[in-house]
Amino acid sequence: METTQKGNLRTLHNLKDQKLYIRVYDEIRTYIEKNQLKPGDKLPTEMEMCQMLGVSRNVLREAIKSLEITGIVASKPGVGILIRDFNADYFMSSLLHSFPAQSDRQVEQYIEELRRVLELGFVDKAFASLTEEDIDMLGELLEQMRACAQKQEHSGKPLQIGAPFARADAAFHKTLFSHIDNKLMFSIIRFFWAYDKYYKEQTTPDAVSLTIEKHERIYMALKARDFTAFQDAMQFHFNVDYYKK
Amino acid sequence: METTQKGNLRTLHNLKDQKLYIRVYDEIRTYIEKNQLKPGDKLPTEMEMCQMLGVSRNVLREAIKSLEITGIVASKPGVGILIRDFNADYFMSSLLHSFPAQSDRQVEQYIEELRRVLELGFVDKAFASLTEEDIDMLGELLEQMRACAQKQEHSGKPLQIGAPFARADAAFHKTLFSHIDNKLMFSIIRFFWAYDKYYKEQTTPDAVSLTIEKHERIYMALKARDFTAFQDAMQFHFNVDYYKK
DNA sequence: AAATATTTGTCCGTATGTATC
DNA sequence: TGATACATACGGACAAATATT
Repeated sequence: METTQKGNLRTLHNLKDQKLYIRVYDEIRTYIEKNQLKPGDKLPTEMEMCQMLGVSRNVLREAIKSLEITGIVASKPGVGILIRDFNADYFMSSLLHSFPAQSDRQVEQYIEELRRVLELGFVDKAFASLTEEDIDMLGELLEQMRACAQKQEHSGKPLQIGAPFARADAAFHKTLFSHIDNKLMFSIIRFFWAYDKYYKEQTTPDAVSLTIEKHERIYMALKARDFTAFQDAMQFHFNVDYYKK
Repeated sequence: METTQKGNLRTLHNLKDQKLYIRVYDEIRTYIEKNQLKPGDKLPTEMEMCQMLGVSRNVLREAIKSLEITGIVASKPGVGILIRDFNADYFMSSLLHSFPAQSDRQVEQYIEELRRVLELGFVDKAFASLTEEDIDMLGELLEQMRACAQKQEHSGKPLQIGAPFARADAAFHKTLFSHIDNKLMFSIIRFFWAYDKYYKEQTTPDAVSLTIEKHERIYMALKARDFTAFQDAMQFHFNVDYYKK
């Protein structure tokens, strides 16, 4: 007698109320849950799942691609279909595209404002979660920013400090929140800083040195493990620009 | 001579760095954006898009299903592929399921925490943006919440105040930020409050009356156009639960 | 290092179901 | 009712990437 054990995919050719690929999508998700698959674990192969579920490879792939785009799995040729660590990238970009298109400059402002509110709102949790290694990493990133600025000064080119500086800036902020106990918050921060890279290209020398100072203050406060100073430094970082306009 | 006009799908057989169906997915999204397609509008048929993009039906369908599951389009046999009003249901449940080792309750906490930070971070902008009509709407929603609570008291059933109460609660908060000048912020708020409907099902009578009080304070402050009181009421709303644990 | 097997990627053809006119 | 247009679903075939022996 065929019993439905904990970990099986049930065939699903009844229940015609929903689209087949959606039922497959749901079925695989509950399969992941029931079997407690974790990031890095593999799903059965496409053909195996086709047989288990009694559907064509085409439909199964529609479901797999849907799982992939929602950040649940990643499929690699020659390897298989792997469970992914949580990643909200597509989730966030959908969100971004869900409102009527504005100018890019406006979207950039929206993001800057949100980043300000989020980062300031999570200062306490960030401070509590940062490890020694994190703080050392922040020091390194600060050093990278300084190096970029020097290189620029010697080269003589007035603007266009380039991607490396912006990357270090983004990495600095991502590191600040990397160990926070709210993974959703970290996803959002990561996404917002990824978006930014398209813009932070040209800056004046003054802006560069101000940016460095802002991050120096943050780093020093953390090095001293001084929460109040950290809070002030974060406020300085975001408010010095914000209230200028 | 073939010029690339504003609204066309470009063939994309170069750029082998990403999976084909992902490039199709992105291409269709920018097509929607460029042509400013709105909910209810139709995309070209599958076959037409296959020809335009130079891809097989199979790959195109993988992209379409991904667009469907991310809430961007809905395809119906005999009709075509329609642009949808943004709907985050599948994303919500994706979020829910993509935290492997963590409970639903934890995801709920993440969202509550984010909502707290965002709403408190935008109190000033919300206050500035609210119109007379908005405030009247808030009054109506508050009235609805009261009505739900009364009905519950008379019915005698101890728990399960039901969806209408939660809907009014969500609508109240969405209204607060509906005219804010940061549309991305509003999208996120709307998104997070949509998620809530999966949870806000059972509550104790005490929690209900506390919820009503919280929203009364907010409404009264706004009716009086008192910013400080509004700020206090919002703080009360979020902190009364937050610091309990 | 090289050959082979495994697994996903991409394409094609065909039949069925469903909505519209 | 019938005809048409469209998405849904199936099956088979070969290519490309990776792993294994």
